[in-house]
Amino acid sequence: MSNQSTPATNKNTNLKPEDFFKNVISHSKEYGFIFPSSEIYDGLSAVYDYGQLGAELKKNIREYWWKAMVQMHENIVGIDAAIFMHPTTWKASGHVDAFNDPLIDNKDSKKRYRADVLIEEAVAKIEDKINKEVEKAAKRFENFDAAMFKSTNARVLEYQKKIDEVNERFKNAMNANNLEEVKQIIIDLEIVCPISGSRNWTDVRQFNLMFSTSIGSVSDEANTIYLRPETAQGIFVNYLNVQKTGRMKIPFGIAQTGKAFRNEIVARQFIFRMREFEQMEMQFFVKPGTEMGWYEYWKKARLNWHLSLGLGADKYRYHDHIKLAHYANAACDIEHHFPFGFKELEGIHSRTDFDLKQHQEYSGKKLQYFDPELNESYVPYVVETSVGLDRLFLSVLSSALIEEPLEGGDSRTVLNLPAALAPYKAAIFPLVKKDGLPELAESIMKTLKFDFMLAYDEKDTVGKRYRRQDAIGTPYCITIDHQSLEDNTVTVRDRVTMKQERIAISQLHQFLTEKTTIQSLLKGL
RNA sequence: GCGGAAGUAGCUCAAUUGGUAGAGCUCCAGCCUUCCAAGCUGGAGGUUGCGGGUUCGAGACCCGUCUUCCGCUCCA
Repeated sequence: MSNQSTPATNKNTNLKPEDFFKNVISHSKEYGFIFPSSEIYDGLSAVYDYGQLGAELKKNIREYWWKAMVQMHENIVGIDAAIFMHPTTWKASGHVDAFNDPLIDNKDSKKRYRADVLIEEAVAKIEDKINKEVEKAAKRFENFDAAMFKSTNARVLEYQKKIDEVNERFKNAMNANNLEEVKQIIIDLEIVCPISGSRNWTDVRQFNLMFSTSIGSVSDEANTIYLRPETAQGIFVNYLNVQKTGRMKIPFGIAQTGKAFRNEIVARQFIFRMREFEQMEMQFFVKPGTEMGWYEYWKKARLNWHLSLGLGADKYRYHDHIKLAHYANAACDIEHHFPFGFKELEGIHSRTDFDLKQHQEYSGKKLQYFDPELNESYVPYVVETSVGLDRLFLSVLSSALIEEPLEGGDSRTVLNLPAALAPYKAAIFPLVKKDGLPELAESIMKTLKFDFMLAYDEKDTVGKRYRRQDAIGTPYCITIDHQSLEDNTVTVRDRVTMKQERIAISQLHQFLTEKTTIQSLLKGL
């Protein structure tokens, strides 16, 4: 791939990371990749809009992912589920519980804790006391009966009573959504901050990570609906529809791209963590027991996909999860070296049959697959690949942005995007704005525009025009000069090498097809 | 949510102790035209994030608020 052929030295690497990151952000805005949302009203925290070039780049990334997943795999199909889903979906998935955390801050140490965790820890300490009593007693008596001791010893009973009381109070408080009571429990238990040692607490606040709204036509008690916090559930609830109507046989996958919404407490770092974001994920349904093999397969396949972009192998690494979520039996992230360090880009999770089993239970519908080879039915296991499109966008943009020193002490700003992802595939320049050159340039554009996004520029010197295209990542600049009028050739200037070659006008279409289409990337996989 | 820093033209930044908001680049129109940003002429674009206050007078000082970056925190 031509965009990896020249290891351009990069002045940006000498910058402090946060300064380079600021360059990325201002470059994004200056050239129309990303704007703060509703900027004329001072913006909206952690919400961004994609501008005219950003929309193209994002669309190209999505298309490359979609083709690599769906078009290149006969056993993977794509769907597009709605953002709104039945409220029970989120009870089954666990999001209603898991995304509702009561939080409390210690005013002295400035540390934030989950109130429920603080209380659980306090309860655990009381349980420790019981255990110590039991140990002490066990040493004193022969033929010691622990159960008997626990049910009779006055001190133990008192501890146990306190535990039960606290648990009961906490349960009632949470069910009643009574956050003042939760705080009171923390005060009554005399819980101190492990850092500051103080009991100077703020009020308990509830952070619900799901956005909610209401819908009119369902029953009264269930009229709150959520904006989906992940896209995966749309696949799980549809998996049998797809399997049956598409006559899919295990193993098979369902892919989807779409918006998801999370009301993050702190959403920051530009488009890395937004409240509204786009996921691209594929759920792969497999026979139970074969999931680890597929997990390894997709781990490799997905890293390979990232590497095919040619942004640098050293910018990616795996991060295996030690602590697994309750639904997973294996999980890892593919991390990317962002300007602010290695951060998660994509997750590959072996989700077992947790989700489908949950939906079976909550819906009362069987979600089993009949395996004709085994002649039996089972709930498939699921291996998930899930990548954040906005993060991918940021990884591509920040890796591609280079300040390249040139001979003579000059430098140029160049966006070394993979050609297949670049907003414009080529720019067409008449060398001068007369002598019939603009007319020829326009006729060339008319033949190429059906298949390629093209830019046209006749303003300023051609060198200046090259630099403008460098800054937005256009891989090729096609210049029409006086010789073109005589022999129907043009010069094609390469963004990376800055070298020119003469090409017949009739060859341009084939040249751009080979160099700039998604196909050129897919062939490298 | 806490702490720190910042917010002036599309971008990067000026503006002396409080005294008429400027420059470079960009952009637009035109001239010139020579294949790597550098020539000439003209032009557009700002209630100094927003709202109050102090003052004869605020970009600057005070209060509030919004947004952004950094560090905590959080992160299926």
